[in-house]
Amino acid sequence: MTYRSHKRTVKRLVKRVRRTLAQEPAAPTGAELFEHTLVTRAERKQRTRNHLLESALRLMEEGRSFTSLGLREVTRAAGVVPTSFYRHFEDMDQLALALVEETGVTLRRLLREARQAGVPPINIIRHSVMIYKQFVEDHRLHIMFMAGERWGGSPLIRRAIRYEVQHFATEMAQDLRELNLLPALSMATLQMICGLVVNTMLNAASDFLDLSPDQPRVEQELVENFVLQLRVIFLGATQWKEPVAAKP
Amino acid sequence: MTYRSHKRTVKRLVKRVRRTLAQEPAAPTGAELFEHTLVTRAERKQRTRNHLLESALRLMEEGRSFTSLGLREVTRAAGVVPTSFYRHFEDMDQLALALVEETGVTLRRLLREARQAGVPPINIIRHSVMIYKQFVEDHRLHIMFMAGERWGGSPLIRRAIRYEVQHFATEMAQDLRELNLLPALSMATLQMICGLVVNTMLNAASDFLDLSPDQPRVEQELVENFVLQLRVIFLGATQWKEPVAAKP
DNA sequence: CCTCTCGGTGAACAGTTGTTAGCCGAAAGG
DNA sequence: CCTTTCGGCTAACAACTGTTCACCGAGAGG
Repeated sequence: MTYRSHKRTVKRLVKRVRRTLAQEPAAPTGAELFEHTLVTRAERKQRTRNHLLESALRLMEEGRSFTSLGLREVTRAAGVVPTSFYRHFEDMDQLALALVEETGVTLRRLLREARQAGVPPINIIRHSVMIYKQFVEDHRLHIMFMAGERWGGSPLIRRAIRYEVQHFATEMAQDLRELNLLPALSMATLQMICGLVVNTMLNAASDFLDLSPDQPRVEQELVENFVLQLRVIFLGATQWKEPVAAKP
Repeated sequence: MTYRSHKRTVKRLVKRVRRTLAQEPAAPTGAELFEHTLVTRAERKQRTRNHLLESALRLMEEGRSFTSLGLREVTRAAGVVPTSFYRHFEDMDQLALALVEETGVTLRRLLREARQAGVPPINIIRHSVMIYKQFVEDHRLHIMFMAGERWGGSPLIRRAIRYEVQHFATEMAQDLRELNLLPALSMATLQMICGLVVNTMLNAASDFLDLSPDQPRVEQELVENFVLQLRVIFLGATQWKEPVAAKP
């Protein structure tokens, strides 16, 4: 509308004149401090969106749960005004869903890398555990979020996480099938076993992450325990006999 | 002090007179509605303390996490004024600790009952699973709290829960030892395996409790999966060979 | 019987929360 | 060049939070 446009232009000019007269150099607001390098609008938007996600994760670093975070708290940590939040997410739940998806991508990457590396020559389980441990440490915030909200968050978040975890287990089962380890097992059984393995992995991850940052003694014990548990599971798996179907 | 006493007595009388004149029968306040039967002060105190604990649990019933509960919210649900909270707990964290302990007692009861019942004649695992499932349903609020705050709550709460869970696993290991199932295994190995079993139990419990209240199909699948997973673990356990010590 | 104890209460506090409505100005685009 | 878009902003809102202080009155206890 021409009227509104006119009005706005006028107001704008008024403000500019005021500033010029008063010599204020238009104090920089939060977001302007970063992002001098980025130019296109889309890039900037993506940037602050990431800031929000990242800030939420970082706030959980000291052992707080996502559910206990407030919208304002997150925007504050992201260096953005509360109302800007709504430009990116409808809700804190929606932000959580975005985080779940990010984590899902991360998890898939773990599997993909494992696939490419192939079966390690000796001591498969211990080797895998070390890789996994490294992975958990590299993505501690995401894993922490996943493990923490798995049973804690809102039903919506729980559902999303459950889906992601199941997906992960399925993919793992397929890998095992293709690598032809455990050839005697049906796909359903593989799936069941991978579910068990994934749960054990997540529990171990939570244990790792709860550790105070340098306690190599306890850490060593946790790793050892984790290795042994996986050994028990896979030992059981190799000995497994598929039950015969009741009737044709 | 005589002075204060006097002052208070006067005020009290004033109020009583006012009430009498105005014919108000001193509207009953929250707590008075129950507890007509209890007499001693200690009993009443214990009673509202329980109300607080119970209310906290009940608020979590619809999938909310304990961490997201407010002090006022709990007192409101308990039919008590917010300030009364401090007569019983210093903190929401302290209330949580009380809940953890309650749950611990409950868990120990589960083991004790299992012990008294002895080893079921046939199909040990499936039998135990059914008992466990019943138990989880009977104490769903406590179990929900435990499983939910296990990784979600404040560090303090997490610690307490971890301790309780470990204790449970240890006791379970001792039972297995005494029943002389798995006689080939060392105590340390038994402990490790029980840790795995307990984790699996808690995961299964969370799955049960997340189920919408009547979905017998999925529920059946969950139970089946749970049974199979335990079978894998115990199959692995029976086949386990203790590693020979490196050096004397 | 009088006094003290103590679990309950009401009123008030400063602070924080999620959300709305509207303004601003650089980038996008004709 | 002028207009539109839109991601940031300010200001304000009612609602709610945890915590304090003093008060009350039934029960405990001499």
